Amino acid sequence: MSSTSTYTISDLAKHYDLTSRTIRFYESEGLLSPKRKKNRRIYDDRDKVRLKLILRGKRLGFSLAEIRTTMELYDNQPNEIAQLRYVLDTIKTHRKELRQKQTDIVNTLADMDEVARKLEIQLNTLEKFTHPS
Amino acid sequence: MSSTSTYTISDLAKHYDLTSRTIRFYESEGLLSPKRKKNRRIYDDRDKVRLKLILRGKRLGFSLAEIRTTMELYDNQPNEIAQLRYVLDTIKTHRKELRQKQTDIVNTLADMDEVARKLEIQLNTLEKFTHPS
DNA sequence: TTCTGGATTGACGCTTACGTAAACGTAATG
DNA sequence: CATTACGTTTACGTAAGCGTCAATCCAGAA
Repeated sequence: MSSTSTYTISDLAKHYDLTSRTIRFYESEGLLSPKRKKNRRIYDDRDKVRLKLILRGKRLGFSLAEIRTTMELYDNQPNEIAQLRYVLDTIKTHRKELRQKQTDIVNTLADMDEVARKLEIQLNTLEKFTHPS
Repeated sequence: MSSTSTYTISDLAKHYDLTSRTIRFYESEGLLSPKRKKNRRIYDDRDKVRLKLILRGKRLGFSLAEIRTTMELYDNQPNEIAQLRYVLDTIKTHRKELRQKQTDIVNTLADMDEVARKLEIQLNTLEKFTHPS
């Protein structure tokens, strides 16, 4: 059987280095909906995964609103042809965005390599002057 | 000779699909500093490249403050050993962040592929029912 | 020269993504 | 059982990133 762990809000906050406030805020924005046990939030592994996905989305620069609609879209596997087509089309768009980011990253890394190369040359010459053999 | 074009603010705004307000805001945040010709902003190719870099940074989810300090860092090639080391170390950190984003993207794309695969199967079966041969 | 179209500088407004403090309830621990 | 530690809601505050006037200015076309 799959070990179904549960977590308090501060458990998750520590694990992902967030504040409880942040996690509550994500809930208020409709990104999480943990169970309650007498008014206290109880998170399960599914909630934890969702939180992980939220943070991944944030690292990639997406807004909470975008992340929310995307998760909703992927959650509710629809049963109408039109809806299915729509979701598939949205995925296509998202893929394009991500590929754009990929090339952005590659280009940025290339730029950084160039700068670093120049700096290292400069550093080497300066070190030779400072520590003459 | 390198053809040194100049641009008005609305030229750049159109070219990058921004508003003039946005470009002025970037300047007020210290990200741009175009020449003036009797109070009017005149952008050259170097300004244009900077704007391009700003937008690339934004697409990758960096804040204007981060973008600004990074550009400043890479602009002023320092001449002190300590400064050189510091910049090189900062570049190292940035590289890590970018690599994190790369794996984030790869993982997201993989998740999307999985969802898309399921949706396409569902779509095919539905289409068979709707358009029976 | 008189329009008309941009451009400029404030200045206020708005949304997003939380921080922070108050006021209170509940769980855990010695 | 008292204290402390953690959780809850409510609400106001704040920084970032522009949008949107308003008032003014300046340049080129008619």
